[in-house]
Amino acid sequence: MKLQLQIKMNEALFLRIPEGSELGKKIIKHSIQLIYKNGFEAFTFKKLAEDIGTTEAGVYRYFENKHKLLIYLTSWYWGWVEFQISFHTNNIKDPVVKLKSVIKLLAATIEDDKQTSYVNEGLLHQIVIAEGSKAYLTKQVGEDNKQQFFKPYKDLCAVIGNIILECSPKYKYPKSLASTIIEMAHYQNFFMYNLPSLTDFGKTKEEKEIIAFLNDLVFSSIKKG
Amino acid sequence: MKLQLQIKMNEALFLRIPEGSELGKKIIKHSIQLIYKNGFEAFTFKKLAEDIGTTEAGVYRYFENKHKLLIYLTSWYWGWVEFQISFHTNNIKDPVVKLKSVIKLLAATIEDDKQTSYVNEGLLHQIVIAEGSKAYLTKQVGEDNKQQFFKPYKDLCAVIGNIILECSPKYKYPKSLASTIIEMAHYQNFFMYNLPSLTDFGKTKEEKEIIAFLNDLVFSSIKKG
DNA sequence: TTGATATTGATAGCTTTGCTATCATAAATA
DNA sequence: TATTTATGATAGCAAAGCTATCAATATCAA
Repeated sequence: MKLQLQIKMNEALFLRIPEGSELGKKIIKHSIQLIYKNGFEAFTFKKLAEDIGTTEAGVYRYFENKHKLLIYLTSWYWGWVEFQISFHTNNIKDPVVKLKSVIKLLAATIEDDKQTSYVNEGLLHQIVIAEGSKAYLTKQVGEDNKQQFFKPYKDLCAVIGNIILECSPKYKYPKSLASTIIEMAHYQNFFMYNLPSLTDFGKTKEEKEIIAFLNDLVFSSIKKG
Repeated sequence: MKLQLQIKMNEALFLRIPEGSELGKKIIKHSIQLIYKNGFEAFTFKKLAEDIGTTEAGVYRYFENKHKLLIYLTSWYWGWVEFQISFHTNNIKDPVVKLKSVIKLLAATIEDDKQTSYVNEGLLHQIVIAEGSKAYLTKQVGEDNKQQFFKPYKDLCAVIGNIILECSPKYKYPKSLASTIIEMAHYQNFFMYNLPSLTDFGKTKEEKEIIAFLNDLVFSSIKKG
């Protein structure tokens, strides 16, 4: 039996369901490749269309603009991460062990899992590191938020916040600590490779060290309370 | 006597010294206002020129493109913050008190200081919160870094890292903790106002709480070591 | 005071990006 | 077989992003 992981997406993000057609899946697949390769600023629907072998108008039938596509991709990623977390921490009782495996999942490189043929999770992870915050660092963040575009991110943050509370019921900042873990798992990675003097891992460039840093940060914060 | 604070800027960021002419200062002043008002994506040199009362070509004589202008503004800001830190912690012996005042400086709203007529530090602070990371989250980050464009940010990070080491000489992650403080001082602010469920401050929207969170985070991490 | 130099204004023009519209064709479905 | 539905092909237009040119001032040095 072949299970296909399906992540429920906000319908206001697209005009036509990308998962529902070959062209739609190609749009997802090739946009991940192109944004990974050239960055979000240089990415255009024209180039994407050429890469796929369709026309610009063809892409516009699926997504209104590249901003919505970026939100789509990052949302998909956060949904996928939340699934990974629930999958990997399913049978773990100890919340401390759970939280450690969450940190590891967020900070470690992702191998392309073959369950989702048109999404390369490894590349998508890199995209979310380098471009993810551009999804919400905009003037439309308020309207986008009203349309629930950031629900997957917020859900993930809530899940992690709850694990933190399981570890330390009296800790005062579970949600802020959760968003700090998520953002820093990515930023320390970006800094390590691109602006290494902003980290302590510039020499070795080992993700293990980011994980150790985050574990130290998180558990010294929540233990004492 | 009137002292004019001058922040030394990387010369590769501009074509003509903005501080050196009326038009140049207007470019700085009005770009801060426009980016604050409409966001960096909607900001163009054409609109800036109209706002100032000059022409597009006039702006291009000072800055190659809006990306360099953004780096200029954020660099100026980091330089200014570093000055504020050295000014305010000048006579403080206790590194713990010093670190606390650094956190406060980073996380608290800034009053427009009148020493710099053409820079509104309050608006610039908001710009750095919402747009600052776009200065380095690009494909050119490597080249930009080679040209030392991020030196002010890195210098600030080093200063804070050293204060952390003064507090706790054996702490293993001074630079990563420093960049975490800087980024989170800004991100928690952005989240609090725009995506409040990612923080624990959505109800009160008080900067004091962000400061308390960061103090808790930082001092529980470095104390135990 | 004259001449050289630097700064700004005015205008033009060109490529790319971002987006919409229309029509024909092929494929799926009822 | 009729009819939706998805795609391809093409056109077109406004805005963004950038470069070039020439004239009018202002500044500074000889």
